[in-house]
Order: sequence, then C-alpha cells, then structure tokens
Amino acid sequence: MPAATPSRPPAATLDQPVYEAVLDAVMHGRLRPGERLGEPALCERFGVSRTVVRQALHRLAELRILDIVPNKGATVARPGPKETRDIFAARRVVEAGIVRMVAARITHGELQRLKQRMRAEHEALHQQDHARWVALAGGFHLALAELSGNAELQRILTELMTRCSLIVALYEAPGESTCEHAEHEQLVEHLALRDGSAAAAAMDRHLLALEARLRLPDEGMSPIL
Amino acid sequence: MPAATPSRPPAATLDQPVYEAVLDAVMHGRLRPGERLGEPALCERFGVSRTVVRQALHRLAELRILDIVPNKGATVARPGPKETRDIFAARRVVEAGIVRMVAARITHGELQRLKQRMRAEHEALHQQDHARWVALAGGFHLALAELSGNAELQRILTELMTRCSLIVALYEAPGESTCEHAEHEQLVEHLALRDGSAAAAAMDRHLLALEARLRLPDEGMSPIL
DNA sequence: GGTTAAAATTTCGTATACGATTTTTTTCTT
DNA sequence: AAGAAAAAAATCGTATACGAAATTTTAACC
Repeated sequence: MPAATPSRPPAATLDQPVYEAVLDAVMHGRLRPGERLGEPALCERFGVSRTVVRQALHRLAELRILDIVPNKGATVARPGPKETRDIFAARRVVEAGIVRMVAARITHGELQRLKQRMRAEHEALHQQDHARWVALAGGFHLALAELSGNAELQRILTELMTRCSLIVALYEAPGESTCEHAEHEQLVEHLALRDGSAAAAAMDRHLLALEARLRLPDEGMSPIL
Repeated sequence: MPAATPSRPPAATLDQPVYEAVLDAVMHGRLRPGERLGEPALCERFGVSRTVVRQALHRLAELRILDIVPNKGATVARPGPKETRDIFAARRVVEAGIVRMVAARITHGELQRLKQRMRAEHEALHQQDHARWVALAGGFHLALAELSGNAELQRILTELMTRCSLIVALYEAPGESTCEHAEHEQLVEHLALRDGSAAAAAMDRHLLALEARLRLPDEGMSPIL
C-alpha cells in the first residue's frame, strides 16, 4: 500500500482564524504599532474562549508581530530603526546565500515559471493595488527560497519577510516603487546564466534599494510611547 | 527620573522550569527522538497544571525541538538527513555573513575576549567533559553572532544551533573532535587581520568539517518509526 | 490462532472559574 | 484645583472541568 503521502489532514485548530485575522489587520495597517490587543475583546469578536485567543496571540508573538509582556497583555510590535536595519541586513545575508544556491541548481522549467511569475507581478503593479503588489513582490523572494531546496532558509526568510512587510507598510515613503520589477528581472537574468555571485550581488543591491526607500524615524523616538 | 533601564523585572512564568528541564533532557539524550511526551505525565512530574505544561511544549515546538501533532501529542523531534543538511547549509550561509560583519567592526578589546574564551574552550576539551565542550564550542559561535551587532542574525543562529546540538548529540561519530580548536583559532586570526572573506571561508570549512564528522542514517529510514 | 469489530480508557482541545496583578476611577487631603 | 491615596474595575495567569478524538483493550468471529 503506497500511502507515502504525508499530506496533513484537516486537523483544524480554532485559533487559526484569529491568528490570520490579526495578522491581516496588522499587515494592512488596521492595527497600528503599539496598539493593545485585549483578550476579552478578541474573545467576543471571534466568539471563542480566552484559551484559543491566547494561543493565537502567542503564535503571533513568536513571529515578532506582537509583543507580549507578562501581566500586561499583547501589543502590536513597534519595529524601530535598529530593528529595521538588522532585519534588512539579515535578509541580505540570507537571500544572498539563497540565490547562490538557486543559481547552482535551477532547472529550465523552474526558470520559466519564475519569469511567468514576474509577468504577473508586473501586471499587478500597473493596477495600483499596492497591498497586492507587496504580496506578489514578496512572493518572488519566497519563490526563490523554495527553489533553493533548503527548508530552513525558506522558513527563516518567511519569518523575516513577514516582519519586513510590516515595516514597509509602516515606513515606506510615498511615491515611486516601480524600479522593483527591473531589479527582479536583472536578478533572473543572472540566474539564467548560473552566475551565483552576480545574482547575489544583484539581490544585495535590490534589498539595499528597498531599505533606502524607507523613511525611518529618528533613533531616539522609541521610548516615547 | 532616569529610569531608562528596561531590565525585565522578574515576571516569572511557571512554564519556564518545565521548558528548561525538557530542553536539557533532550539535549543530553535522556529523551530519545520520537519519544512521546504526554501532558499528564509532565503535569505530575512538575506539579503544575496542563495549561502550563502545554505552554512549555508549544515553546519547545517553536524551537523545533519537539513535534506537536494535533490530537496526537508531542514527541521529541527526529531530525533526518535532509533536515540535517539543510540546517548545516543554513548555518554556513548565516555564519559566513556574521563573520564578515564581525571582521568589519570588531575592536581590539573584543578580540582579546574572544581569544580568552578560546582558551577556556581548550581547557574544557582536555577534561573529557564532552557535553560541556559542546556548550563551550557552541558558545564561540554565539559570541561571534553577538559581536556582529545584529540581533536578528543572533536570534536565527541561536535557534539553528540549538537544533544542531541535538543533531550532533544524536549522530556524532565516536572518536576525535579535537581539530575544532585549531579551526576556531585560524578563524580568529583572520578576524584579527580584518579579512572578512578569509574568515567567511574559514567558517565555511569549519562547518563542513563538523557536518562531515556526523554519521547520518540512510535517506529512506524516516518512515520506519 | 489470527484478524476484525466494539467497548473502555486514555489523551488532547476548548471552555469556564478563581486568585493575582495591573489599570482606572474615586475620594481625600493640602 | 491639583496631587496622592484608596477603592473599584478590568485583565492576565493558572487550575479545573467537560466533550471529542485517538489509543488501547477486550470480545467476537472466521
């Protein structure tokens, strides 16, 4: 009997809807950094007990989307300048490694799918749907992580990018962000040539450009709130 | 009033002792991979309620030290060959980045402290205390992460190394592991010269050597248990 | 005797309840 | 009226309780 498919069955947990709703609210700015998330309010809002709400909040704290202080409750994380720089620097390290691995093992078919994805990205960009574009552009980076074949790097990048999305949503300077597409295209060209070092350098520049586009508050503002 | 010291007060949580005890038991091999961790047993063992045990188990699952399957309970993680390779590859990526950053910013005093730490390592090695040596040698890598000044990379490496320790405890081939010290020394020399690329290459070789010392089981053995 | 089916037990997921800590409101004093 | 102290309310941490799922045991059948 070839039941070799692990394929997690349902195994639904009640905290998943709460988890996803709060994550979505934070990502789309409906919950601002520093805002409190009281357990009773969430219980009523979702019709579940505190046990379940609590699980969801702890999972989000694990993602560093929320801060939980014992006996004080959960608040939306307030990533400051130092944290932002660290996250971007970590991304540069991790993603440079990823594209090097991808350059060494990518197949022709995978390359085609990557280009196809970029076209979808391009379309969304021209439709002014900012949130959707962020998700798609982020998807490009996650797709590269998947192509690296390394589940750990993929997981690490997923977490970094989640927090990065929060930061970008907070601090991105209004205005142009159109160069993104060109940078992705350039990166893929290096991959097509299997030039790992060039691809890594392109990724590094791309991430530096993304970070430079942010308008970070001054260093000393953290303790204000 | 200059109360600028965050300094988390006690804020003790009851799950901490359970968390630490289970982590220690897994790290020292008293709990073997695949072994079940029933909640009632832990409740009796530590004299706390299931609520608390459950929190500790979830935190350990977050570290990937335990696997939790809904409605089935928690078991000690069983890192297989693929997972081991991925973790080591991720460490090579992350730690190469770390030492590059360290080479660029390390001070004379920090370099001295690093050398001092290596001497302590050397001593422990000659005392046959294997578990202690693993902790100290691991401490060297974590110290480098701290010197990078990047809290994210430090956190990522901490998690990777925790799982790595579990893997090494499981699979390390009996016999020599003495070359470790020399490799650390070589790395520090490159750092003293601020040669980031050479230091990164040395770290890469060091981690490859560590991985090569393992005796991994064959690929297909996962579904046996 | 081995295999399958049903009953019983155990274990997990979730809800509720209670004591402790924190925050807010009220009240008292200067 | 402003500030400090005390009381009240709200919130969090933990324990316990109950229903659902899974595991084990027992019984039945071929």
